[in-house]
Amino acid sequence: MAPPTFAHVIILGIIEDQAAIRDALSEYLAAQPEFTCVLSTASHEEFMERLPDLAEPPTLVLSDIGLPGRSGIEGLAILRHALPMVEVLMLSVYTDAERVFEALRQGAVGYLEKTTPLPLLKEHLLQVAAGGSPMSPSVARHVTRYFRPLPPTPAESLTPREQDIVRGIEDGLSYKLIADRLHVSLDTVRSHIRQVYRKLHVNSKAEIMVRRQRPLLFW
Amino acid sequence: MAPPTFAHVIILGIIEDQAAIRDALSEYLAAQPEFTCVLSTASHEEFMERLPDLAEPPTLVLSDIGLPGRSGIEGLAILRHALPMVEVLMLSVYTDAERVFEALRQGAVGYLEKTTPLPLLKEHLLQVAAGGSPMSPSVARHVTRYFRPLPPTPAESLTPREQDIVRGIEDGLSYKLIADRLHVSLDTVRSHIRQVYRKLHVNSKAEIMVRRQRPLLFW
DNA sequence: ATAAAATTCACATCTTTATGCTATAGCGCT
DNA sequence: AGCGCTATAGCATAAAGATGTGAATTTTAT
Repeated sequence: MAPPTFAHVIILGIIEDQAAIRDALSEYLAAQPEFTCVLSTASHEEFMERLPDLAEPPTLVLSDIGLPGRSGIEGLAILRHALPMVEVLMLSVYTDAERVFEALRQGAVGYLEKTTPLPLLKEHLLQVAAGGSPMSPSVARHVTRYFRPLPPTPAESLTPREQDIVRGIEDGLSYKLIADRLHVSLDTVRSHIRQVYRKLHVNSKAEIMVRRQRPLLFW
Repeated sequence: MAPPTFAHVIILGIIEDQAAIRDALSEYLAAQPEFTCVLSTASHEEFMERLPDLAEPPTLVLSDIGLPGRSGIEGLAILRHALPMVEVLMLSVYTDAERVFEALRQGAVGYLEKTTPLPLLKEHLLQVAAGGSPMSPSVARHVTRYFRPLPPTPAESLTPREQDIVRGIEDGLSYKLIADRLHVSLDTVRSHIRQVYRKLHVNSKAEIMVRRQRPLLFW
């Protein structure tokens, strides 16, 4: 009996400057029945140039980050603009927070270390096609750290009513709208806000709002 | 020769209500030389009760989410309060965005599907000990979606200078400080902000700031 | 090259915020 | 009963923000 056929063969693109790695990737993956590799280049520029020549554009691109010329992250935005449906899996020796978040914010679907062995890489590519987002554990650690609870509040804790007020500010409401929402007078809102400012050592709504932003660790 | 010894044996705790799964986990893992399992309970309440009796507290807890009584996520905050250094790896049949983000925000170090085979689970636990954050691809997908670029701007796109202004607002700066940062006059900042407000259909700094919040998808 | 857009700045006006001071009513605690 | 804290509210003032109009200069695109 013939090997199982796949309703959707994954059409691969590869961007990787080191020829040895690039060839190893494309040869190994192209040999798998689940994949076709339609474009494999050493630079992002070349990839984008040759893209229009293809009969079928890739559905999944495996991209290095440390590329000569345009980096994989800069290229990511361009590539996703040209092919909005494409999924891009980053492959990099670098797993620092800055690059990881930049890649994710540009829409990378996953982020793997370059040391990932080929058979595992194949598994990960299949997982992408199945709606997953493979991430090396060291990469994912940046992400979990990002979501980790912020230290409660360095200042004295706020009373329930003061927290209502802060919520209003964080929702971008004016004093007037906060007053309406809480069914109190404008001056009462002023009173509470004054108290909140004292406790949190701030002196503008803007500072309240930035205060709750999750820091991107490398900033 | 004796099998390799481990400078740091990982001291495990397990919280899982289904006895069959709990036993399979603790038996399999306790049989590995890298692990010691010091506490294995069917509920979070029981886990916290028995915690003080231990000679050595766990350094890594494997916790189910769908527990009777206190859920794994509610318990996560309590557990991390009692043992601030502990790392908690969630194990759940549920991989919906709500639970994933809630767990991460409570400080979970990773999040795996319950279907993870035991040998792979062991690998993931070792990766946690090595500073990694294992996440099942379907879990990580929520995360990548969270970081994915927001649809550029439903309004007309902003000029570079206008983007500088918006960045200033998002950083919580006053008009004066934005002017200083960009080395322009206060009135110039006013001009740009007026223009930005027109383009984005807002009319306060606060609306600019809420605008950039990344939605948690399930809200 | 010429029009359109972007960047800069000024002056005016009105609204919203920030901040100080004061005060009353209700609650829980000693 | 008295103390401290919370929640409410008012009045006043100065600073910051929002908004209109106008205009000169530079950059970008047709």
